[in-house]
Amino acid sequence: MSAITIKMLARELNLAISTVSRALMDSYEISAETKEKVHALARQLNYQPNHYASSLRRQRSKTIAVIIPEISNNFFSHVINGIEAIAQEKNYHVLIYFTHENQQKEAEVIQHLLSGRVDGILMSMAGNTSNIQHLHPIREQGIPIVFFDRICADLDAPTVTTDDFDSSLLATHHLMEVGCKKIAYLSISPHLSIDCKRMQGFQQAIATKNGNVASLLLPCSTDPQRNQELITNMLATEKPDGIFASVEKLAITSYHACASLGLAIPADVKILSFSNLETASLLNPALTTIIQPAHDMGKSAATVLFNMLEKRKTRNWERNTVIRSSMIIRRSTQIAR
Amino acid sequence: MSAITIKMLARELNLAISTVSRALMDSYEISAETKEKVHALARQLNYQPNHYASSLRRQRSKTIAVIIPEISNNFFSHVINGIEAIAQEKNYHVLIYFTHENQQKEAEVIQHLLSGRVDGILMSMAGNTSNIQHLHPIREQGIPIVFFDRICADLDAPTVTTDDFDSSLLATHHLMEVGCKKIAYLSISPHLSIDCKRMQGFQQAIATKNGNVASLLLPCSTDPQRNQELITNMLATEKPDGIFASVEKLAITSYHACASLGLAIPADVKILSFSNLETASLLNPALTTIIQPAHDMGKSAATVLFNMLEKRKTRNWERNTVIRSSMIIRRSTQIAR
DNA sequence: AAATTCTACGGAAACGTTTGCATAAAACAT
DNA sequence: ATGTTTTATGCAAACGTTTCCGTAGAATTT
Repeated sequence: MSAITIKMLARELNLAISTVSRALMDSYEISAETKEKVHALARQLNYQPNHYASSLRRQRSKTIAVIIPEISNNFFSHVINGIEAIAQEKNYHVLIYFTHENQQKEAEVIQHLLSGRVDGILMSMAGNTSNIQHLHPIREQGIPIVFFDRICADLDAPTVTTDDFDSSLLATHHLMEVGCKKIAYLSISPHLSIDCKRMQGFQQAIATKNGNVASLLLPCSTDPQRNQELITNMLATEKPDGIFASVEKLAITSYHACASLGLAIPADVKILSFSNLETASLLNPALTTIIQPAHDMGKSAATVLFNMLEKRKTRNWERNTVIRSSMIIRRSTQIAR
Repeated sequence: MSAITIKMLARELNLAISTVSRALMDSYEISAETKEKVHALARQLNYQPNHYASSLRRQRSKTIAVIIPEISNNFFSHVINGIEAIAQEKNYHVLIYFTHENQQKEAEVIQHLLSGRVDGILMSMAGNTSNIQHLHPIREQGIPIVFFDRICADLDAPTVTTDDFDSSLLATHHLMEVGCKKIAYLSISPHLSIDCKRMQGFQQAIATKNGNVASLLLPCSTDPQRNQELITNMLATEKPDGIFASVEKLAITSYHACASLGLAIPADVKILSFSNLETASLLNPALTTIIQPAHDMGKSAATVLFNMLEKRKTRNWERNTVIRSSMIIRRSTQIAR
């Protein structure tokens, strides 16, 4: 029936509540035989400590929050997996919140977490978050927070990212090597750290060809429908011969756009993308991808957070962790024969 | 700084704690002007109620748990999305747990949740869960639970599923219509409700051809590496001309296996699968899929749970909700010309 | 033998809420 | 003027833990 408590164990065993509590947490001041009796009864009655009482008393909850834009995104689901692996190991629990790329929602979630609900926060910023007023209370209350992937540069907090700039540089060079003369960069949101870094890498690569390779910048939205129109239109009017998709879903939309226009990949347009698609190699044509170490980023971010929680001074290498992505070249950027 | 409490508000305003508490929850017995003063100060100091104290006092936490096998699976990430949509609406919080298809882990999670940590549970069973001893305490303690997709038939609880049997029947008939004479069913786990239902639909369809169509049953594992070997071997020795993959990842593995053997899809082998892959239509060849209404299943399961929490008697139609899947025929099951 | 230290336990306060009950002051009825 | 209801507030107990402090009795030291 109703859950059983320490008080009930105490009454049953003719012991004080405090004694039972201490026995359960294996305190040194309780005799071996008392401990044994308490544990035996606890097991028998299937006693489970009340997490809320416990969290209230000690001022920590053994719970962390993960705040992400969305989950229907391979990158984030792999990150969560990594986070959960570490959390499980540490016996922590994970509350999950989606902002749906919405600053308002992001602010609400954070507002709620200010109450001491969680011991720490792992976060990746929403796409349309343009100012960070809502983040300041976090630092004021001293709640440990680690940003991953979409970081907040203006807030002093540890970050875990991938080498967006270098990977983009490399990828853009690759596009140029296979003959692209006019490359479009599909941007997801100018407010996002990752988008900026990737675009910078892209532009720097373009710049090395001083004028011999043209570049194009297409700002996309969060609405797939609208993106499809934007990309189709861009392909039809500007006729780029290369597309650099900053995120996975823009690559997919580009594939659809090409199909609708009858453009052949890679003959007419070459495409590559940051992506964690498991089916990249099975696409028609197989998609050249920059694979982010999503799982490792999750594990790493969680590890940094737990170090903060355990008050180990964050070592320098933990302030800004960078884990490298790797590019896998496939048919979507092959030189057409 | 440290979080601010009702007690501090009370002292500041020279009111009793109880008055402040009641003012904050808009109790009718507090005068309008007092309420106004309290709210003003609360806003000014950015007061956030302590969730743990509140949960301890009233005996509910406004939190639900979602227990799923894994997240790197399109189906489950869409379900989570649906669940979160409803939870957000109801101002509930979501704790997420992964069992990694492991009964042991599943038992541990449930064991912990018995403490009143959550008001309700949404669950999809782990692949290797063969007995359900660990589920009984849930019912004994009367914690509301709703199963979705991978249900537990032996436990009296509401379920939300898709029409696995009918969809499989339909899909298998489709395979036979396009000329398959020897069809392999790739099973993920015989302990799983969905696998059983799907296999039954498959077998029933085969049976209608009394002997004219051969069937094959390949039990797969949770290890992709091993599955690749199993499927490759099966393709090489048994030479089926059709594959019915019970879950998405087995279809992907089948594609790889065909590639490694140089088998053409759909000319040599036709393939279809239950799947929520967004890239199904972009695969080479495009994959015929039975698309589960994942998002709706999540929303529906959450809705049923909240109805239970709000003590509305579960109406009959809510005991076992079935939401239909839809098959989309693509090139992987086309008649080869 | 007296004084001190250990050992093992009990009592009670605290964590921050919510809520049943009590009660002054005000309003109304007799 | 006295009695009754209403209104707005305060007091204190609870929720189930953890932990500070106190203390019998046993063990040890002086």
